[in-house]
Amino acid sequence: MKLLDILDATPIPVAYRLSFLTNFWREPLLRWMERETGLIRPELTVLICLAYQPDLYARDICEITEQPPNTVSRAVFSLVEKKFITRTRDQADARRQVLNITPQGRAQHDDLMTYFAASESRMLSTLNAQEVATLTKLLDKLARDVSRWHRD
Amino acid sequence: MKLLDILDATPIPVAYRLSFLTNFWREPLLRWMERETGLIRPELTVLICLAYQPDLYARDICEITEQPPNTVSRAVFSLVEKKFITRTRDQADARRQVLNITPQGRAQHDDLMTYFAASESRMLSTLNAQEVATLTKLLDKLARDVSRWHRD
DNA sequence: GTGGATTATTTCCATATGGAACTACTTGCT
DNA sequence: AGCAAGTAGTTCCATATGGAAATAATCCAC
Repeated sequence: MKLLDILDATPIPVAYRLSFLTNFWREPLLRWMERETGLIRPELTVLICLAYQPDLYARDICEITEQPPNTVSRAVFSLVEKKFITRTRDQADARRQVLNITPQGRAQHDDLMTYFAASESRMLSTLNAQEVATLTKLLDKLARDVSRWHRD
Repeated sequence: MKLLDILDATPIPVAYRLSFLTNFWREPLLRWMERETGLIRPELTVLICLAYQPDLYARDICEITEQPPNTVSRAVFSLVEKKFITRTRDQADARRQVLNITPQGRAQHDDLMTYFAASESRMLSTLNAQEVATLTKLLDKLARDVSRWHRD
């Protein structure tokens, strides 16, 4: 039996391929990240959110990423310890804590993204520019429609 | 901040979208499966392999799915207990055990696939038939090229 | 302004999963 | 035949992660 035979037989061709690519592209990369940097997945997620947008609450990150609050809480705690983000009580509402990325956090984030981008390029090099553009567009369409098809 | 803004900013547009779709499509579905059927992920993986191909060894499934042997071992044990697969010592080599799916296992697998397929359809309904075909083809191309870009 | 409902975050606990050591069996070499 | 090396599978252990209860602060109705 060959690895890829199942691709032809599955009743969920698109989803199966998405899953396949996630398993074989993302998972080893995240494993590598965990080994090399000590960052774990929820920490990366939080870092990505804060790299993109300052002054978020943990609550916001839960909504954005669909992660449970305890997972985000732990990640925030750990990232503060590592000095990759800062956490300060919100003046207006003392329940909340305003989160921000630090320069070190930004640097770590950017390093990882550079590495990930190189890895993505390697994966995509089978496709020409036109095909990559098409693929991006189609995936984008699905992603932006998330609120319609997403189920809890 | 809106959920989807980051999609425009990421340095890994394709991989980010793949990850996004996995997080928001596959994860809730697997959560649901775990709650409703008691099957967990490695068990589903094993079930899918054996639904496609009879007479596999645990070892084969490790290679096919890139899962560590202990994970597969546990899943096999649990699936045997649930009577979804059978396990018999190989005559030729007593280290090995031949695995096969049972009718109940097949039924469980098919039920799940039907449900997943409906969920996939819902996700894909934003796209027309032509677009789905294109997307499938492009994802397929990446998947089949896995041995070139895959890193351990 | 007081008490009950709501919201943000954390803590407690159970479990899924990976790494590495271990056991059992087989193969190949002499 | 006997032993070293290799292979299949399991067990032990550490840890990542989710669910739900607990804690802390705020908001709202009266």
